[in-house]
Amino acid sequence: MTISAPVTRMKSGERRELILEAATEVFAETGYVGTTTADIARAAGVSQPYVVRLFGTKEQLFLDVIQRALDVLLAAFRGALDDATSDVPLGKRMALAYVNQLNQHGLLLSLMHAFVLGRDPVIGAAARAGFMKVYRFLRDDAGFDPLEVQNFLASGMLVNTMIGIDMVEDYDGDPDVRELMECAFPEKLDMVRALASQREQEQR
Amino acid sequence: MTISAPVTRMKSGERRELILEAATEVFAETGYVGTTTADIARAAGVSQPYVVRLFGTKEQLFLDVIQRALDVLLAAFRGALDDATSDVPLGKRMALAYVNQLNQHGLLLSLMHAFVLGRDPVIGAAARAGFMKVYRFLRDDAGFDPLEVQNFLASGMLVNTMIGIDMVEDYDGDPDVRELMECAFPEKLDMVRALASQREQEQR
DNA sequence: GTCTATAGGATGATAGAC
DNA sequence: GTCTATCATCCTATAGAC
Repeated sequence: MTISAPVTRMKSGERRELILEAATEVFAETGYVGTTTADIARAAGVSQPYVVRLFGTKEQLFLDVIQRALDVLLAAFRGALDDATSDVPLGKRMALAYVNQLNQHGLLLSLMHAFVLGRDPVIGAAARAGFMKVYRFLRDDAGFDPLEVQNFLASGMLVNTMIGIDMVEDYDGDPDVRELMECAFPEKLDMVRALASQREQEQR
Repeated sequence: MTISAPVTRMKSGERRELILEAATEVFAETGYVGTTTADIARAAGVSQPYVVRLFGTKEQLFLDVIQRALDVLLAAFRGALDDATSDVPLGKRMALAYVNQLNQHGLLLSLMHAFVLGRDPVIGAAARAGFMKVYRFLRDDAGFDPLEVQNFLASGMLVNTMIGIDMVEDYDGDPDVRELMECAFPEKLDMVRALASQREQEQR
């Protein structure tokens, strides 16, 4: 999925962000190890060595992708938290903020790919730190009690898994799949569907 | 983690099972792409080409590992279901059956590694089919209602994630980590801890 | 049933030009 | 800021012996 042509020069910061977005997508699709720097370069419309040049190593690039994903997610949570004008209860606002991230392509899924690599010394440490950051936010800033935090995280991980498993379409028109989707994604199913069809378009 | 020396000849079936167990462990640790057939061969105490010879391809070996993990898991669920003598309510028996799988090393984590590769045409299809098999079991055989199924699966995915993230020890003695663990794993924390220390021993 | 040797194909990273 | 060329490594799978 090419995001831009290389052609022109760009400020380093802009190009970085562009590559980070492309990398988020590709890492989400094929995982940390399964993604090559060449895949990312192609998606970003730059040369492979330039990707390495900008981020030092593939590992560092992945760490940057994860860090960015966490920043985006926590910013969304903060937004939901501060939106006190709404008459929607806090728990639902937060849940919606989470599912809204599905708009941003591989954001949650790239995190999931980090969460499954806990035994990697570097990535594992970053994954734990990131997960705990979310936990503390829910507990301290959002003021969730322990059970609320647990339920919130559990629902989130189920969403992540169903995204990871790519169960966003009615595979083979299976009614069981549809039932599970509708049960797991109450009002948010439309959003997931929109994402899926959007992805199909992008693949031409 | 060497499970056995190669040395002697063995019936093909035994050696297969031995390698499947070793592969479950190694795939859980480093994921599908991140695991080499040589890693598995070393863990099983056989030569790398022999692993390929027995299973055809690395992909097929992973599929077999996933299939075996699902069989074991569903058998455990069936056991909990049939254990009607117990005065423990069904939901709790099933939950315990799930967490008990943590004894068996990488069983749940290897599944998680499949669940994150939904975009892979072959592995993704197997992962979806496996997930749906569990879903149908909970709904049809265990008789869970939709909300129960959802909660059960969500809790399971949270457990999987915390295992994936390797948050089984008090990293840096962080009290928040301990709190999260105790909140997420009510009575089962001891089991997780036992697993962790067992792994440490195995790593010498 | 199991091994050694090795071919064939990536892939991450570096060097250096523009 | 960005590219082309290229090296060194690693990895799956095959061939073929014991």
